[in-house]
Amino acid sequence: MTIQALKGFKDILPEEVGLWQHIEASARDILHRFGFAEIRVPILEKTELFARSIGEATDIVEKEMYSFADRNGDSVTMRPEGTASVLRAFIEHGLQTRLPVQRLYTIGPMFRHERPQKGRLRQFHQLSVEVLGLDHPRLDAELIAMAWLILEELGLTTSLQINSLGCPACRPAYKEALVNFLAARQDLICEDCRRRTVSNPLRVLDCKSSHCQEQYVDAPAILDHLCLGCADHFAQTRASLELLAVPYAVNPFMVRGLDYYTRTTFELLTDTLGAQSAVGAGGRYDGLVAQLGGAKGMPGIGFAMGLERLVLLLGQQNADACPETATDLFVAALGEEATVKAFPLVHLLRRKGLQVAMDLEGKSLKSQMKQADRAKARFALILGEEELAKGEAVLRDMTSKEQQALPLAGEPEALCAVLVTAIASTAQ
RNA sequence: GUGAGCGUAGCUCAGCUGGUGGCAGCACCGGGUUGUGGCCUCGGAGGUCGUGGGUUCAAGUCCCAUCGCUCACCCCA
Repeated sequence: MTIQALKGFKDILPEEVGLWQHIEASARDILHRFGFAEIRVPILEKTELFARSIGEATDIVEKEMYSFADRNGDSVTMRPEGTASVLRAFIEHGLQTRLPVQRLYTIGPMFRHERPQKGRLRQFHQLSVEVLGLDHPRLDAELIAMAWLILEELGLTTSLQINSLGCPACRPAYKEALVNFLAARQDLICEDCRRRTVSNPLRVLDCKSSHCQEQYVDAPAILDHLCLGCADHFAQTRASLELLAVPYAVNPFMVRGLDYYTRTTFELLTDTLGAQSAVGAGGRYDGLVAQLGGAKGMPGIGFAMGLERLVLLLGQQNADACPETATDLFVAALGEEATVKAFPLVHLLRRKGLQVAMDLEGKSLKSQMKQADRAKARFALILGEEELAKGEAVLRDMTSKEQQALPLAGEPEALCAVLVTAIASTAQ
């Protein structure tokens, strides 16, 4: 049996890479418009970093991390998400001393040991965006609007849901009210929900069972239990979103899988990716920097987008988003003498900035023209024995099929200049 | 971790109640044009039918196991 990639690990083949680059370039462009700077952080971190940030009791930390002992015996982990690493770097390098508000993003692979399915891999890629040092609700709206714009400029249609999860001042009281509500209905709800009543009560409201959902219609909602500060923050976030004309729906039952979220949370959803509905999600995490040993009271907010899911969506919704690459010129040489002449000429043309291809092994003209066609060459330069004898080369326009003879005599620089001009003049 | 479906060429797939794996389509290579691509035409190359057992005179086909893939649950981007 030949060796295959690991389960849940995928090769991104050359024909798909264009789509990836298109998505990344489009997102980067928008991020820069909004003042974000890229940061590149390691893929491997101390296990403790994720345990402390994501939460010991989450599924990610409990059973999905690629953790192992390195050669010194320290427990290290392939990052399951980006925020923890970026915050670690932010704290380690004291970035808050350079700018009071840091706007950072990173793009790269993440690792979670889950069963793969549509839109879910063990190595997957995220765009991870963070803003540190500001808790103004206008920022929440700006960030959500930017996430929306990234999808919009890719030509993708999704829906936006927002919620507030409160803060350490108001969430515990809500949690208690919810647990009391659930405790009174244990015999009416499913086994999973009974289990989650203890382990993660907020998640119960997310249950897919319609029977359970019937029970929860009058469950206490977090939005009715927010403290004054959180309620005001949420109201201002909503008002700011409306100023930016971003269409949203409030989902009071929306829960996030990571423990660190406070106040604003949001999800960008689609219904065309099978069971995987979220293409992007995030929220505020005002206590996280302090929790990781950074400045007390340093607020933060961020989101992540799943690149595989964007690629899938773009393939469905906007298949021809990405322009095909073309070759400027294919040089077809016939015979050893012509090939020896063409070889350095091709190199020269490439040094001049043209995208040039040639066949290195002296195949038939028919075969070389076929290669030129397949490379989507705009021009072919035919250099054969007849041409050599006359001191010429034939330049063929592959679209119009018009051919003209170009003099070969003199410095190759001269021919090169002629070709560059001819090609530039027809560049579309 | 749980459940279901599926494994035949690089890809998409035929292959009936067991009876010699398909001039199959796409892609690839070459010829038809002693030097001109796309279309056409002819030819070529490409396979341990996922793997290992079992039943049978005979297994791609039936049975068991195993590995892999996919989708779903869970969870998440």
